[in-house]
Amino acid sequence: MKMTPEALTALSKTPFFQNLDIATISTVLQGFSQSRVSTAEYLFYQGDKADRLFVLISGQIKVIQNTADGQQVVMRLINPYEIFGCVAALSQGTYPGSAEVTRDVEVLFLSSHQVSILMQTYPLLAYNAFQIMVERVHELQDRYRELATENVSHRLVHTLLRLMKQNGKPMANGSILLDLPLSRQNLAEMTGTTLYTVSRLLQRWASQGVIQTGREKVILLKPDVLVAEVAGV
Amino acid sequence: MKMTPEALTALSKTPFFQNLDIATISTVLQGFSQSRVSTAEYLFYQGDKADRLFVLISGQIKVIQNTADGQQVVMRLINPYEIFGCVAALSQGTYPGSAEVTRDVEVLFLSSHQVSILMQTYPLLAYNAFQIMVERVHELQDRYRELATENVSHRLVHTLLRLMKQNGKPMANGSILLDLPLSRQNLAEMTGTTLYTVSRLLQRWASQGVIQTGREKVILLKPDVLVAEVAGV
DNA sequence: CGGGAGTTTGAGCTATCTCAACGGGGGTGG
DNA sequence: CCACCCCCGTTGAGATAGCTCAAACTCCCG
Repeated sequence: MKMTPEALTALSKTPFFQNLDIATISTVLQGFSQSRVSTAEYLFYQGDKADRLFVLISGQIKVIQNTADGQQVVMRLINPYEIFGCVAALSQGTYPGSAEVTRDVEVLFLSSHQVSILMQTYPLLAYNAFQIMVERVHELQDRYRELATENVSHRLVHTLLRLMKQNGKPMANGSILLDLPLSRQNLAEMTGTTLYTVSRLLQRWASQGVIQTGREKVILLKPDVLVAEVAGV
Repeated sequence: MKMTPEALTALSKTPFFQNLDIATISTVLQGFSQSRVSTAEYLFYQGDKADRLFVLISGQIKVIQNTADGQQVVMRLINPYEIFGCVAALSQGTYPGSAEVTRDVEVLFLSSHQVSILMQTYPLLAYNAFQIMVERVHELQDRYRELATENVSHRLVHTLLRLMKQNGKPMANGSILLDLPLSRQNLAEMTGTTLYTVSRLLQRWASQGVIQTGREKVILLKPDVLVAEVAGV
């Protein structure tokens, strides 16, 4: 896999490759293969044998889990330069979720066997991977605590704020566009509620001028009002 | 820190030290300090500056998170030979939860700075830590999905089954004792419900002869009935 | 200019929480 | 050793947040 110098520089700033020098990254990347996948396709399905670790170069991916009875939960959204597939790839089982492409994607990937070899050759890589997982645990614990103790409107606020941090795109007038195709259904799956309740809550905030909604679109006009809402009364 | 040969052998089989040879483990452990803490005390509190990684040698620990409004969530129970404190220790922040000793404890600990050095000296250590965190992410995702999609009774079953796997003690007559001091309140915090609902559910199963309850005690008489209950109808 | 996917809104329902009161067992201090 | 007290558990009754189902509405796209 040949990368442009710009891409290498970008990668060297990502959590997975941080503190490695460009030459090493370049060497490491030799083993990777590249692939392009279009919107609405899947990179892998829940239950597939997990034998690859991916690095997203461009585009956007949504990882969802299906329950036995057909419900869905959105586990995470993946932005460029994040690694994914590692949870499964290293536990040598199957992917715990499906990876749906929500925006045309370029990915690099490597067999999990190669990954394990790489990590033992370049300790920093293993250390970085460890830290990435620590971060994930942190975030999951937060989401878990929210789900266990907070009501729906608070949880929805947290979901919106998290999306703002990860995918927020500031606009001219100071408001923030959540830059991804987000249906009410998706928000419901990320918050642990139903699309109806999401719709009602968004509608309420919209009528208060706190947000602006549209088809698969949310714009935060006054994020601070939302923050205040969850930060006690 | 000097360890007995038996303890070393035991440690060499734990996820954190696996595939390291005894001599290396012994060297690694030189840097650790040891400490004993009694039941009902705390090893650290939520919000403390997180600067240590711990290895539990004996006893039992419960990690809880307090929410802003005083509610509690039980994040995990720690059994001998598990490592903990790593989520915080590596993100150089504060502990995200408090560690309550539920049974007299012996622990080893090391400053997070030392940990980071060790991991870069012994790549396997970083790799093992990575895998441990992968496991944790896996478990948290499961718990998260449960909380988001399942009703209370299903969730309580899952909690009980998880406890069975982690702390189950088979008894003479084939039933399984959950070997830890577990109040209804604790179970509620682990399941995301209230102690009243837990009590009612346990009572129902007890009257059906599926379990046997007592003060801070649960014995699973017919675990398979519980399994069947959640595995669709 | 359909058609379908996404959204809104209403009305009724129910699983679960809340609050309150009582019961029991075991550990502790006298 | 005994009694008391406190913590844990049980149970009932009422309240409610949020779910379910149904129906209409609105874009966007081909």
